[in-house]
Amino acid sequence: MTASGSPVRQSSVRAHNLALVLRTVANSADRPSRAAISTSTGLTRATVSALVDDLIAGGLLTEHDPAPRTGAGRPAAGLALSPAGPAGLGLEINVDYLAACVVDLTGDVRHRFVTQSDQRRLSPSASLASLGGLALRALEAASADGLAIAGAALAVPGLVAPNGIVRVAPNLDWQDVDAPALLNVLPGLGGLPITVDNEANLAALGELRADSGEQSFLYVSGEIGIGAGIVLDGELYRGGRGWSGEIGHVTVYPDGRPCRCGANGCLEQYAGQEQIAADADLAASALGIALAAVVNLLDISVIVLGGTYAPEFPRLRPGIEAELARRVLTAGLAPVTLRAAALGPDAAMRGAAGAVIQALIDDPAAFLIRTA
Amino acid sequence: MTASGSPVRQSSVRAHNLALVLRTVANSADRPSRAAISTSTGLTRATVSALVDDLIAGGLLTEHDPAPRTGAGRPAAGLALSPAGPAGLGLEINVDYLAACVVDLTGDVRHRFVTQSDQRRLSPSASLASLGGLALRALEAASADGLAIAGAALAVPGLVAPNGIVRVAPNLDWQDVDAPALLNVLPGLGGLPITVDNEANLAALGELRADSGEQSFLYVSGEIGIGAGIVLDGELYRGGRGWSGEIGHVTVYPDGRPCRCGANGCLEQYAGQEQIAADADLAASALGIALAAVVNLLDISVIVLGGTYAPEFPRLRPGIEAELARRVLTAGLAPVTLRAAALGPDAAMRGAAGAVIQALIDDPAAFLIRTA
DNA sequence: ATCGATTTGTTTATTGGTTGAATTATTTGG
DNA sequence: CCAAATAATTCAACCAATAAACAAATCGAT
Repeated sequence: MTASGSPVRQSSVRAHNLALVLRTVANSADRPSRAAISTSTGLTRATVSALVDDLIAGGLLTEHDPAPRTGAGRPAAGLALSPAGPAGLGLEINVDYLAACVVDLTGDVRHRFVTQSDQRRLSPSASLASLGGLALRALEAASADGLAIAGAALAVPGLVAPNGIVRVAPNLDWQDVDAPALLNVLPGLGGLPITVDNEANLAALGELRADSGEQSFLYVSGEIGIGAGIVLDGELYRGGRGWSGEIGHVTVYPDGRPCRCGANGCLEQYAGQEQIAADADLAASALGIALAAVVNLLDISVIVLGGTYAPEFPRLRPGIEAELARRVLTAGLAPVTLRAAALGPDAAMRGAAGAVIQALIDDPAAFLIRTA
Repeated sequence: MTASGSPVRQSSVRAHNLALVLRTVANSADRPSRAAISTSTGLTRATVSALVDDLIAGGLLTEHDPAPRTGAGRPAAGLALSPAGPAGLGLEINVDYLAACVVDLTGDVRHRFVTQSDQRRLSPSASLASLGGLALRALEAASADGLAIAGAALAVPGLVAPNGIVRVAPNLDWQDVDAPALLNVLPGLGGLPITVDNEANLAALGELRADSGEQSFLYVSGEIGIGAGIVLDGELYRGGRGWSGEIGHVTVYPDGRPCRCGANGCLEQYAGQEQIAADADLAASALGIALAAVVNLLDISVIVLGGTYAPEFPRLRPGIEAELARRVLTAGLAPVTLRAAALGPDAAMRGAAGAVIQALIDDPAAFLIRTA
């Protein structure tokens, strides 16, 4: 076994503290001053000033005149993420639609393009070519706004390896598709760094950014299949091979309905899109059983229902909660919160774009060096 | 929402690099030289030398003459964890026994005391008092060896809050027991820092340290109840409130046998100690169904069976593997490894002691400052 | 109006810690 | 016995954060 971890030098210190300052501004409800950042991070005012200078010079932060006049003393200059700073391109490919959007540093959706079209008949390269067209329109719109694009992220309904290759996407009929490579050869997408991730994972990240506060939750996405994104302590848990969250194939009834995966009684056979319509009570109960297992295993206290579950939430809620109350060991000690997703069907696409700018916020030093 | 994270100063750099060097030595099969550490960590030889000096002065490392003569050049001085360095005290309280052990920095069990006695009739303070007696004997034995004790960790079969209070331990009939406080008033245990954790969690940590290589696995402990420790990327996952791993109450048969927790069809009713003896096939199948859910959710590729499952492993294995093959979505893409625990019934106690010295290895700077 | 109090932000000398190059130490091989 | 090779140490330089002094801008009170 080789030693893990990497050495820390002074430049790492600066990188870390740059990220700390930027994150503090990003997570702030108001526009904090340098002094406020100093007290909330524990860094000296002098250090904060120096770091902020770099971030402003790099186009990540902007200085504003502060609206609120409080007491005595020199007025503070409010700092905020720059809407003119680098933006993220979010892409999504799904069974019956393609989508692209541009989200700026502040999290605003600046442009949004969606085309409805069935992808099941198309080859992966054909699907990705149409998506590339959509992406190009988004890039042009961004460029018209003077926005630089820091990178792109693509959401797919399937298992994605860490290197971005889609191992299998059953509902698209994809196998071992090198999506980043196929996208990068398209016009306009040449040098763009592109990452690929599971649709539910990115939707979970979208929820993490959209709704404040919750740092650990399970995002359950009901589409044609059922996937889940697991967020632990503010970070997406991907599993050893990136294949976590396959809640759709958790066994609910061991001798139940046969599933296309070969097993019997998978959740997907009771709480899939069609099954909800047929019998909402059964779907809720099955979901509750599977979710109780997740809570017992991971001690997660918040569950977010997304995708097609979001509009059905009022109808599903009682049945799910009943099973949770009955089957979660610690239900008596602390409740489990159940809520519908805040972002609608755009969650995955916005999560993808958000992932790009989150990467930027988590490591601004990399961006500053790249553009220096 | 307040900003998370803390600032990094130069002293943090040194703390990080001290831990990096120490960890490199700890994870090394042989006795690495300063030069070897330098190349494997990326730190300069000069820096490594300075850090190693501190670690030797603090009693954490020792220098050895190197046995193997390779080629030309000045021979390297081999570095290793010091057996005379600070040791950890591992404690365990369970339904039918108490145990204490002293493990030195190198991981060797230096002393071990176990007494069989039923704890179900005793009050928490009475149980802890007898355990304190055992601990005192262990401390005296360590002191006779000239070993300093850096801290203690206690394994209990129950839910433990982050502050060390045992919220509930059903089989001991404990509720809201402040174990660290009760132990600290006992003779000889005065100033000792004591942490408390779930038995399965600590056993999982024991396995992590004992068996090399696997960084993500599920440790399933079959005792009177069934618990699990989840190790992700080399770290124990405790969940939001520290109550993760309650696999014993994952639903296997939704309308099955009633459980003492109030639900129906919990795993514990099919794969508990008595049930294995009664019907090993049923136990294996139920375990397989629950474990398949874990693998689908967390993409874990290694499962370790401990506690009473370890001796039964050959009998359980085929039944579990059959269910895993059938119910794990990615079973065709990559296999799930199943194995028996390497440490026997001592896993939790040794894991507890190991947790103490692991904390030391993860942050030697804290220890060096304390003893400077 | 003016001065002191107050808070923000910048400047400057100092300190801690890593780096890189030169130096010393210790062995093998010709 | 000397050259080559490898290990470890010494020392000046550099980078980044800190602490303290200083400059800027406002409020409040006389």
